[in-house]
Amino acid sequence: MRVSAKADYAVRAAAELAAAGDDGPVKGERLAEAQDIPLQFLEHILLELKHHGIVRARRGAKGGYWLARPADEVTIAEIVRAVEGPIAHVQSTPPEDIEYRGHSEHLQEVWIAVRASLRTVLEGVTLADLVSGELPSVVGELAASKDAWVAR
Amino acid sequence: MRVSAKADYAVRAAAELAAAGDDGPVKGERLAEAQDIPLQFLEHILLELKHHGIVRARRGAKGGYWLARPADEVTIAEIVRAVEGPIAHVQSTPPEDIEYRGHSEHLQEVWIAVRASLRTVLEGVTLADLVSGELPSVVGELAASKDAWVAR
DNA sequence: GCACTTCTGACCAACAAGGTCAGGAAAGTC
DNA sequence: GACTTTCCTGACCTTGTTGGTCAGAAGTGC
Repeated sequence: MRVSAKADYAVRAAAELAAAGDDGPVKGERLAEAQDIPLQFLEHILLELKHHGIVRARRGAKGGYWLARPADEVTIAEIVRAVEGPIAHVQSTPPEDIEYRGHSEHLQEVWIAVRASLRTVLEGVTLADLVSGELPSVVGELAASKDAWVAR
Repeated sequence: MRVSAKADYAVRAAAELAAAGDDGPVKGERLAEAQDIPLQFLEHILLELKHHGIVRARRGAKGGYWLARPADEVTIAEIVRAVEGPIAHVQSTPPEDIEYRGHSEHLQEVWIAVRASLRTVLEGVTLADLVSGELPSVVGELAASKDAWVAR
């Protein structure tokens, strides 16, 4: 139930690419500096994003990375899935495939609801939203509550 | 962003205890059988739940486990936290403590929203809800959508 | 004293997390 | 064609987590 460093890094790098827009490719080194991410680790992450068709790249002088699609068509969910795999799997299998018996029968619905609520947030926010700071109202309201900021 | 076997097992065992109510202590062996959980592994989990004050136990003949509090006062969130630690930490630190720079500034709000949405579901459902199948309306609605049941 | 059941720590194999290192392969420049 | 730049790839490494098992100690009821 935690967010890995890899996923956090991936989204941050992607945000930086979204902000760069069409100003030519951005070097890995610049992304690493801008977001304070270990360069070699970041390169592996960017490669994964490339394999998933989220990012494109060119080598050599004047080379670098850029988004494969417009920033308002790339959601955070996509990026997280690319580096972490499916969201909210239980025991490494999707919740709809698990069979519960006895008195835990309705637990399946709970895990489904967990996944649905995660999707609402992660699929609702695009890189364009993230960079502009104009989050969808559902997400903005969740983050606006004072209560959401206290540890528990 | 996944639910561990341990957390799943813990909730299932707790549900079984909730269903047993005041009918005396339930043996670990019976819980293990009812929910098809490896006994020795389950005993470690139950011990953790005991340390967190969620469950109580007695040894010897006529011994077993029972809930420390009424089933409608124990939330799924508590159980998950007991065995998995804090919910939705990023890079093992709470999202409110991370400092984001550059164009990823608003990512913090996104992770806060992720945590808030998880809390809504997990803190909203008690063991009594789970056993009766009468989930809170927010959770029920999330799980009711056809879309929530398809993989992505 | 004995059967029963929880409690506890040690151990274990496999895998993930979070990286580092070394070199290969394109792309552009001179 | 040589050289530089930058991405691409695989190998490796340390530490911790996951999902368990094993053996025995210790409390409880009869």
